[in-house]
Amino acid sequence: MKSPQVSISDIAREFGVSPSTVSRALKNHPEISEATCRRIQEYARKVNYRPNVIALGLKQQKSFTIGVVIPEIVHHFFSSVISGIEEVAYGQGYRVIICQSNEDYHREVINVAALTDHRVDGILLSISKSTRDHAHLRRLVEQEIPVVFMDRASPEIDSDRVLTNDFEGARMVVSHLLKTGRRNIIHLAGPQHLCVGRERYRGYVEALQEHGVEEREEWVLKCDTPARVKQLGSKLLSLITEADAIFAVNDFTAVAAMRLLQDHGYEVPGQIAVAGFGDDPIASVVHPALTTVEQRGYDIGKEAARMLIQRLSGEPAKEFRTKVFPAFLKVRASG
Amino acid sequence: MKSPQVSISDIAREFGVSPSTVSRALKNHPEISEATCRRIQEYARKVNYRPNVIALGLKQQKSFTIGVVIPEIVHHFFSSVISGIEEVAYGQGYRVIICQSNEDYHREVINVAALTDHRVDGILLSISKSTRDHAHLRRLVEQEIPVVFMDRASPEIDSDRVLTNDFEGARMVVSHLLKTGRRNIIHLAGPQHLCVGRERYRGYVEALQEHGVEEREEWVLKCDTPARVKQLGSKLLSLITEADAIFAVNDFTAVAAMRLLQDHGYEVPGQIAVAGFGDDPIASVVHPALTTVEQRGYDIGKEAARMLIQRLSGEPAKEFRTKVFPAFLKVRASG
DNA sequence: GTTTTTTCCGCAAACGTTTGCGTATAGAAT
DNA sequence: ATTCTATACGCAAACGTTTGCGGAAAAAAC
Repeated sequence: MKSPQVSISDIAREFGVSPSTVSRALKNHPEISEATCRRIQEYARKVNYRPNVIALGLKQQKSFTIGVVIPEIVHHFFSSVISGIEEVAYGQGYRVIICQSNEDYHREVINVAALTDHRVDGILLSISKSTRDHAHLRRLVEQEIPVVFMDRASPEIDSDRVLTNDFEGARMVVSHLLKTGRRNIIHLAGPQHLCVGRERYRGYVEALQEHGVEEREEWVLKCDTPARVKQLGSKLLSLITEADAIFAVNDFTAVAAMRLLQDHGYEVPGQIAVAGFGDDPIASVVHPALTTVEQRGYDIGKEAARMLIQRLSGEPAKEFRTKVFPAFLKVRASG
Repeated sequence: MKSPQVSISDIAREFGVSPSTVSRALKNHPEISEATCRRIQEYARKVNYRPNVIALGLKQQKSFTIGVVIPEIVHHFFSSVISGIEEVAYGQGYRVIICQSNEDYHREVINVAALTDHRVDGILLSISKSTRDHAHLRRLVEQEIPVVFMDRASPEIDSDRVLTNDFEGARMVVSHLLKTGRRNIIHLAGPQHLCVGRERYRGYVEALQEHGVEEREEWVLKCDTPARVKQLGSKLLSLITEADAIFAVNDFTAVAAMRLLQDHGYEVPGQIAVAGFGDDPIASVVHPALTTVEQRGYDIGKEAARMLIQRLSGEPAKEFRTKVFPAFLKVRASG
């Protein structure tokens, strides 16, 4: 009971006509008689004819595929982004193929190459933490493959980008800490070569200035993972004796820091307030619930896919656009 | 400064030879002179020639693509599965294209059709909660497209499958509750038409029997989402007056139930023990940390991809295999 | 009855690649 | 000088589809 995929030629043979006739009949081409159209379409339905997208791609020099490169699928933010991309892409007849860089530069390069090998029509990308050389991205531009950056954009490549207002988000949450009386705020910062890390740091600084609090360099630590929190454990614990709040560049780090403090007898938010960034599901579930900044991955993914597909739709190359989504302060129990 | 993709014919023109010569030269075919091979390969490297995978696919009737259909990417378990799939697939020269059903039957059908339209070589699939008709899967078998089920398998389709030992996991965790003195255990159960839900329920029953505890029908509730917990709120609260433990079919539901109880003054685990299934990141982060069963999505994804690719490698169709991964009890503070 | 128009369809090329087979050139053997 | 044998390469078909152009047959106009 097998029924392999049937091709246009198969149908043509069945009716003793040429493949071109079948091709046209299926599209109700005016030069094909109504009767023929009907007969062929009926038969095509019956045998469940489905056009071969690969052959179509070869012919039209288009794969109807968009490639996605992200650091890690397992992070809620990125899986939301993908979910958003998927939603609009499939709606427009595009499929999406996904690669992870695992925050590894080399992997990212390989992935981009694999995607271009597969002749994707465009690429949606979030650069990895370890990416400093952007030659592979420049190559994309040369090959005229449209790219839309999501969240983590390359500063040196001119392209479309969809971002969160990281600066404002960070400013808001730090401002909130300051308003509730905190003055000595440690910042667990992300890599400063990524706009995300830089912008959040800038927001932190801005909030301090607005409130007339002097920035203390030794209170900004390069620390953006739970593992790094563990590594820096004693340093953090010694710093904390003078501090009354922590603002971490992401929720995982914030939670890890909170755990560390709690394990050492500190009370959150009693003695130390803690805030994160991203509004990961864990934020609302830890104890105390984490004050953080909501970042809508789903919307970012949707918008990025929309921008890319629009550019693929052959409209005369417009200027590159940057869409910035607002960030939302989520005040919870931790600070 | 553009450099569009170069084809074999482009290279052929450059050297005044035929495309066939170039094709062979690139593969070090013995019938091509060494000198020619060298010159052509050198040039190909210089202009960064990359074979057109689409054309290759057309020719070889193979797309080197595997399709994945899962309920929801944003769930940690499924994103881990994808991560595993991705890991082995890319290593073997396959790319993966991902679809979500969002637990919707109709979406699942559409997705499967989209994947076959794109002539994927095989499909990795977890059926959605609302899927009861399996005709779309039967069609895959008819079209001779290999399928490997992951976690949620179709009982009526004979195919490869990669599962977690849900029965044993559930039995272990319920057994653990019983050993710590709980006797009146409510089960928040998943859909019984899915093997996952059924097996976990069976494990629950088995543990009760082993400990000589009688099963009470009214203590098994069809409830597998936080939303459903909220819906059933009052019913649950009335039941709980007689119970001393809850075993939920997944961690989200367990956490939601725990929250509900805590909000109503119950102490976990003092008065009521709570256990979940899956070991989602939130399990270790809630307060008290959730006792649960670890389920290794990453391994499942890797194994499923391996099984599929092996079947695609043209080895004479062996018997279908079912690989069952063990489940691991994670005892934490909640019970 | 001839010419023109219309209707309906087929041929062939193209997309990029692979591959069986045919063949020109050169050198070697006779 | 003729025949043979390698050597090194080209031709063409195929994968499934689309599309410009050409053309046979039928209908319409004269």
